[in-house]
Amino acid sequence: MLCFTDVMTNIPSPQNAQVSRGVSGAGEVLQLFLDGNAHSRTDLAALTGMARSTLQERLDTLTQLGLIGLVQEGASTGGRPPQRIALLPEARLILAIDLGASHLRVALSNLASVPQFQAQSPIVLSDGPEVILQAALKLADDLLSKAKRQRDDIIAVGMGVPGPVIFDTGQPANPPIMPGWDRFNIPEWFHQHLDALVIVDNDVNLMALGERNQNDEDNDNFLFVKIATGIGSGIISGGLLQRGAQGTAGDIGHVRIRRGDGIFCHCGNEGCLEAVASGPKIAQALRDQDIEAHSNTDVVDLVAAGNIQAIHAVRQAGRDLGEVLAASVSLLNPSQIVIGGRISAAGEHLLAGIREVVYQRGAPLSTQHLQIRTSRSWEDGALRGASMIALHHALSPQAIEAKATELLAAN
Amino acid sequence: MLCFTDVMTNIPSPQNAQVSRGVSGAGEVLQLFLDGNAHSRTDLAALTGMARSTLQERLDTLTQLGLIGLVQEGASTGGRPPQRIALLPEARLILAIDLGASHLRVALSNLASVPQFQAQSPIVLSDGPEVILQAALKLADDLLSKAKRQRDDIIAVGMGVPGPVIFDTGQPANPPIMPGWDRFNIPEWFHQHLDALVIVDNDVNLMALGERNQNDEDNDNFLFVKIATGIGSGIISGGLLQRGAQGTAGDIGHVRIRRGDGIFCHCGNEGCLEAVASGPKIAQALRDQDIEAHSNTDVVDLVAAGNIQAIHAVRQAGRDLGEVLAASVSLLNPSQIVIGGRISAAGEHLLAGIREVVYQRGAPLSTQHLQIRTSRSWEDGALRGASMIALHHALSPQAIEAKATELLAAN
DNA sequence: CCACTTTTGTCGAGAGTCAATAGAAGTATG
DNA sequence: CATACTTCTATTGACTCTCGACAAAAGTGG
Repeated sequence: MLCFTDVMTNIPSPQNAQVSRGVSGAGEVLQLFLDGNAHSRTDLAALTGMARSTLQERLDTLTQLGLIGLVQEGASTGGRPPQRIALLPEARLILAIDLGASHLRVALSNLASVPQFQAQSPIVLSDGPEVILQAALKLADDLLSKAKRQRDDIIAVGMGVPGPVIFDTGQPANPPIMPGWDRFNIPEWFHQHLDALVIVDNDVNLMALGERNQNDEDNDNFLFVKIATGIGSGIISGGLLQRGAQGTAGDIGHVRIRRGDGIFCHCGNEGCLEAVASGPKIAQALRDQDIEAHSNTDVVDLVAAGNIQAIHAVRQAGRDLGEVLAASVSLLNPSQIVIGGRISAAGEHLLAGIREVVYQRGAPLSTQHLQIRTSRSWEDGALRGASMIALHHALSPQAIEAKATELLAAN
Repeated sequence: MLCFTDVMTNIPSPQNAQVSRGVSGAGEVLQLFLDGNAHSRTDLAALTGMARSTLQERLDTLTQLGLIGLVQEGASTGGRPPQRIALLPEARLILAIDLGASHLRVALSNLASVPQFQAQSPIVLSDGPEVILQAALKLADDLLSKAKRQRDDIIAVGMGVPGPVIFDTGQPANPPIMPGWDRFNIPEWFHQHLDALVIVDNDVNLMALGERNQNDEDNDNFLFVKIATGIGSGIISGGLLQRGAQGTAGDIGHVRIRRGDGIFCHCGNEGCLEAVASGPKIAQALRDQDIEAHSNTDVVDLVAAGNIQAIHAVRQAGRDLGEVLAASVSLLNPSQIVIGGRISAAGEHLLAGIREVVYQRGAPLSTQHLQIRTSRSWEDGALRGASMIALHHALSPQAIEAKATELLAAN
């Protein structure tokens, strides 16, 4: 029933991580450990349906790869206590990179997708890929020496960029705000310096993936919205991240809204959501009322300070966003909408505006179980997502199977 | 969950054959025949990467199940001529049912998903499931005797209903226009009369699936829109039909549009697309101009006759629809939008209105390769889709594997 | 009619998996 | 503290499945 190939390009939610009974290699056994839990061999045999002897074969392979190992013994349940086996989270590293309009964030994550070491630096996107990727690699090297690890320990690289990406090749596709990056082959560049799998995706998509796996609820259908300097969204539908035909799915910033009549957007169209409700536009609206607000942070601070006009403006932005989200709910019928990005720090006021419109416009069927909330991860959302997707690909059954074959050939 | 193409690519190619260690059973071999083409054994061995002897084992199983057989011998290419093996399209039957607001259509399809015998009758939906399903079964029996086949020949039932469905269980979920059908277990009902797999889905979803497989172009991301008495859509994204959390995805009829201000919809909200651009509303708009138009057919006929006001009204409906579709394009980035339903017979005029708005509002990236066209299948679209989805499930690797095991147990 | 090509049927070797059995390491009990 | 019992781990031979080789069959072309 599930499309196996699609699992490649997405991170399944924990409850979907099942092993197909009967035929399963070392790669599929590994999947059982990805939740971070330790298991006894008997446990695993029951889970996979394999004979313990067969299972042992797989475990040997994974142990030789250094990915799993014994952890503390479990408590006896009346007989010999089980040896507990688990993923060794520090066995390898994931290099996560979040490229923003004006910043570069780099992190080293362990195999639990938790960023362990983190660094960032301001950049100028138009310096082009060569300069910026070099800077990213430099930061990575710094982190590596801080972590006392080496480049060889990096098993995969996950990178988020602020624009559409051809996911299969890892090339940015006509990114509006990334001059010089169009079709630049990012994975190829990394392969010259690292022997690792490289995954590139749109940053909002990565934030969506990162957010998704943070809660255990039904998250096969949800929408992540980033509201900051721009407005974008990542769509997870049917359990899979949706990228669309050209990788531009989720581009809600340029949907027309009612309050946008007569307001022109930098994209050349009239009445775009982004031309009305983005962080800079909220700030501008406040300046028009002689309130000092120049950045997204200013807006958030004003709201936090209880400034009435700022609260009003944010709530109105919420309504505007809600207009688009109401349509999205009709179209996609998600079970959750999560709001992230700098402006989402304005929390309840933004949500109030969104909810006001979405619950008014939405069909009862679609909205009765709909949750709308703010994101649980902040700046590091994209980094977490990047770690997760890179990890997922690097530890996919196919990838592990390939490594196992390699190992076998070497012996 | 449906993925015709992905199932195909799931057959290990020669170079992957070593990695996936021959886990392909009879079920996966069958998938190679679903395109309707005949293959020689050597062909198949090359395609699957299996040894011919192994392949033969699988073919024996499928032959015993009666699903495949020898067809005419192929031409010699310099040596012994190959025996060509193909799916036997008449081996089993698919029962396809399309339940509409006021009609019931039933068809018997062969394994190529082509409806062979077809019948229909008017119904009253509110008579409830028992009466109507009985009527459907009666029609099916009539067709069976006409086809000189029996109930046992039916391998699967595919049924489309005009409302949301919990796909996994086949139960309608709070369908607005189907009183008495809520949570009725349709598959269970059929199981009392037929030993067949039963698949139930929303009718527009089925039309989308039916349309999808009619053209060979990239159709992993496309949107099917039905415009008739109501307006709805079926979403195929990432190669899969999207149903959403409650099965109500694609419900574009109740998205608010600009021209809808002050117009109230039967759903209780203001300004819904359906309250402005549906068939009955177009007819009403024409009547307001003292033009005799009472049905969808009247509207289509007037347009065909070149009536200026009707053309204008249809084009305007296209613009209204385009407004919603422009947002959908931003959100989903499809490569195709297909318009079906009764009103789509008004063809180019409707399309012109849609294109006008979509291409104006859409981002260049998303619209440069976007095709917008009318459907190629008409009344039988849902029947074709129902056949296809039922067939796909009935002949899925898993289902075939199960049947093969059964067969083995019997021997 | 014979050499050559291509496809089809058969069978033993080898790889991989399983279930059984023996052994190890604990707990409960008198 | 010895014994019975429980639970987990290690090993091994039997069994199943798949592969590749080989031989036969059924054509073509000179």
